[in-house]
Formats: sequence, structure tokens, C-alpha cells
Amino acid sequence: MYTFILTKRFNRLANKMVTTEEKIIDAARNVFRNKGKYGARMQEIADQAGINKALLHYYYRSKNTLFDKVFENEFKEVLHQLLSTINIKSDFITFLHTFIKAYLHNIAPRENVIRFVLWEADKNKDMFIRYMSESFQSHGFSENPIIERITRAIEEGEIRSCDPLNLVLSILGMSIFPFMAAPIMEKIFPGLNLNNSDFIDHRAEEITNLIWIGVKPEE
Amino acid sequence: MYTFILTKRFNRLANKMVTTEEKIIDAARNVFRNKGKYGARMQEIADQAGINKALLHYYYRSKNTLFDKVFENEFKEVLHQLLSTINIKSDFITFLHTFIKAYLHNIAPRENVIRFVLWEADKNKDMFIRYMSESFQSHGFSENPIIERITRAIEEGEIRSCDPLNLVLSILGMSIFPFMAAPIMEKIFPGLNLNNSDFIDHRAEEITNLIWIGVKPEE
DNA sequence: CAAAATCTTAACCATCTGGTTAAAATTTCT
DNA sequence: AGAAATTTTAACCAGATGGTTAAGATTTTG
Repeated sequence: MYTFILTKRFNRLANKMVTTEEKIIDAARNVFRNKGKYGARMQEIADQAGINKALLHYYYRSKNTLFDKVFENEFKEVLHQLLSTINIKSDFITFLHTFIKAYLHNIAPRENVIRFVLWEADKNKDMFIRYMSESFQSHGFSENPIIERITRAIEEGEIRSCDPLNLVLSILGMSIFPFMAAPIMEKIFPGLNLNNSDFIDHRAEEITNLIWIGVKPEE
Repeated sequence: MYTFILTKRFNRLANKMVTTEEKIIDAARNVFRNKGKYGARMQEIADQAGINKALLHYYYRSKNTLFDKVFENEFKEVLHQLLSTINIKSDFITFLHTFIKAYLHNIAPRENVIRFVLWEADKNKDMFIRYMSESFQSHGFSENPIIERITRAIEEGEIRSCDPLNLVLSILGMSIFPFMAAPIMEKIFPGLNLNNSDFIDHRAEEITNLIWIGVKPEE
């Protein structure tokens, strides 16, 4: 009879166990998402991480530092998902379609994250501004890439002349809002299931169509 | 030299003073909006109302009851604004335009209310469901009036065939999202001023146009 | 004027919560 | 094996916060 004693390092490599730090961040993420900064309780985070409060503070000095870490992760993750699906090189309708579809599939299962970020970003303005420019930098974008892409599309006659800013706001609104407001939307519109993969695909088509009909060059 | 002693009743009629209850609700509304239920402090509410904590509890037994009252007000107010601008009788494009314009002007200056309602609604599901059906009832709507109006427009050939639900989600998304996410949007898009009345008008036109181009019957 | 309602003051309490401490147990590293 | 790092236990603390109390002042009302 052998007793296997697996070291942490081995466990991490074998992907069989996560470090305590990761367990804490995961738990904290979950609690903060659903309760917000003030609603969250350190004890609940410790419980969900399967550790005790002392160890929690052993790793993260205070609720503030823990929250800041989580918020930074969440915010950058959301923005990263948005930025990384942007492929400026494809033609406009492909760019539009892939962007919207990827974005919907990213957002839909994480509606509460979006709500959380939106809610807390307003209350931690300094942070989110810093995180934002860091994200843009790490993606190599100097200005706003979507605005840029639209502007170019207009110049090159791919789409007809329009206000790029309003167009972006429309795209984002149609893509993000229904999912972010899922709890309300699904009550207002019974039968609506925003997390259904088929619906998401369908909605991506609808958005792309509506935008395309609105901006395609006159024939 | 006369001393005017104005009774409360007179003051209310003369609209020169508000009752303590109103002062409390106003203060509570403001604090809850910006801090959320858990971030809000009873002392801050009392301070903003210009009274002391004892009197606060004299009127509203607990933070919970006060919050519930405020949340009910806010939620119903938001929904009321949405429902009351719906004029089903006008032709579709007029219906669309007036609805969007009125809605934008209602929402824009109160972006934090929308964020608050969206955030807290998810955390108080039972309440918001009840408040919602009460609102719909008090407006005499049995089903969703916008969906109904769109369905009729399709049937009567005012617009071409489309999925009413997706259309509504698009309208709401384009109208609400940019303003609700104002703090983020205005950072992502420097120069954007979502509270500017001209911009709001302009955006209402853009939304109406985009929708109309997308759904107008083929010629 | 007298009763009733409204409001203030200020001290007070119980509980929750973030955070600490210290000693011991366990695991990992070298 | 022994040093270093990690984790547990459990008690503990200080401050914040929601909420109370009671006595008195003021205003309103009948």
C-alpha cells in the first residue's frame, strides 16, 4: 500500500489542486460579484475558500486590498474580452459580426460580472481609469480601435457616412444591455432565456443585421 | 413687528417646506442611490435630512423598511417613466420617436438611479417582481405594450416582419445603456458628454433612424 | 389652554465585522 | 533531519453601525 504525498508544486503542474491564493481570489471574486464591496463579508469569503479568516488576512492584508485585486482582475478581464475579439484587418461586416458574436458569448454567462464592474467602477473611478489605460496599452491600442475601424470604413466607402461614436454606443448597448439587465429583462419578457446559446447566436445575427442595414453603402 | 408662525399644513400647501417624512425619503434616496443598500449609513441619511438618528427611526423602524420604501419608489418611478411615454395610438414611427426621445431625456440625468435599480433589483428579486406587476397594472397594461405595438405594426404592414422581442431589446439597449454606463463611457470616449441636451436629442434621432431603416417596409 | 404629536438631545447597547495575536500543527524545502 | 513556510485553532479587540431609551423641548391641534 503506497501513500502518495503530492507536493503543491506537483499538484499545480498536474492541475489537480489550486493554491490557496487562487482559492481565495476565486471565492472573493464570487462573493464580491454578488454582494458588492460593502455587502461582502470576509467570513463568507473565507468559508467559500475553505479556509479560515486568519489565513485570509495572512495572504491579503485587508478587505480593501483584496477587493482592489479582485476588481482589477474583473475589470481587466471584461475589457480584455472586449479588446481581444477586435480584428481590425477583416472587412467591415466580418469585423462587425465576429466582434458581436464573440462578445455576446463572452458576456451572456457572466452578466453579474458586468453588473458588478459597472456598479463598482462608478464608486472607484480612479482605479478603473488606471486599469483601463493599462488594458488599452497592453493590447497595443493607442486610441479607441472600434471608432478607428468605423472611421476607416467610412473613408474607404465600406459603409456610408455616419457618426462613429453613436454607432459604437448602439452596438455596445444592443450587445451588453439585455444580458446585463437579464434578471429584469427575463421578468418583463416571460419566455426570454438570455443564456440560451441558440438565442445568443440568433441575437448576434439580429444585431449585425440591424447595424448593417443601417450603415451599408447605398447601392 | 409681526412674528409669522406658519403651521406645517400651511407650509405644505404653500409649498414652502417639506415634511420630515419627505426630507427623510429624499435623503435616503440620495444615499442609497450612490452607496447601495449596504454602503449606505443611517447616520448619513439623518445628516442629509437635517435631522437626528432617533427621529429617523421614529419614522422608519429600520434600515430595511426604509430601503424597501426607497427601492419601491425608485423602481416604480423608473418603470412609470418608461410606461407613461408609450402612446400606442400614434403611427409607428411617431410612436418610436416620441418614446425614445422622452425616454432618453428621462434617463440621462438620472443615470445613477438606473444603475442603482439594476444593481439592487437583482438582489431583491421578489420585490421587483411585485413592484413590476403593480406598475403594469396601474398603467392598464396586461401584456407588454411595446411588444404588442410592434406586433400590430407588423400585422398592419407598417413595418416589415421581424422579431419583436429582439427589436425591443435593441431599442432599450441603445437607449439605456450608454447613459447607465455613463461614467465608463465618458472615459472610454473622451469628449463624449452624455448629459448634454443637444447630444441627447441627436442620439434620439440616431436611434430612431437606425431602427426605422432596419424595419421600414420595403418599397 | 391642555392634550397630542413632533422633534431634539445624548447617552447607551448589542451585534457585527474587519482585523490581530500567539501558539501549535502540518507541510514543504533543502 | 531540520529549517522554513503554510495552515489551523480559538480567543480576542476596537471600532462602526443599527437601533433603543428616556426625558425634555417645541409645535400643532382641538
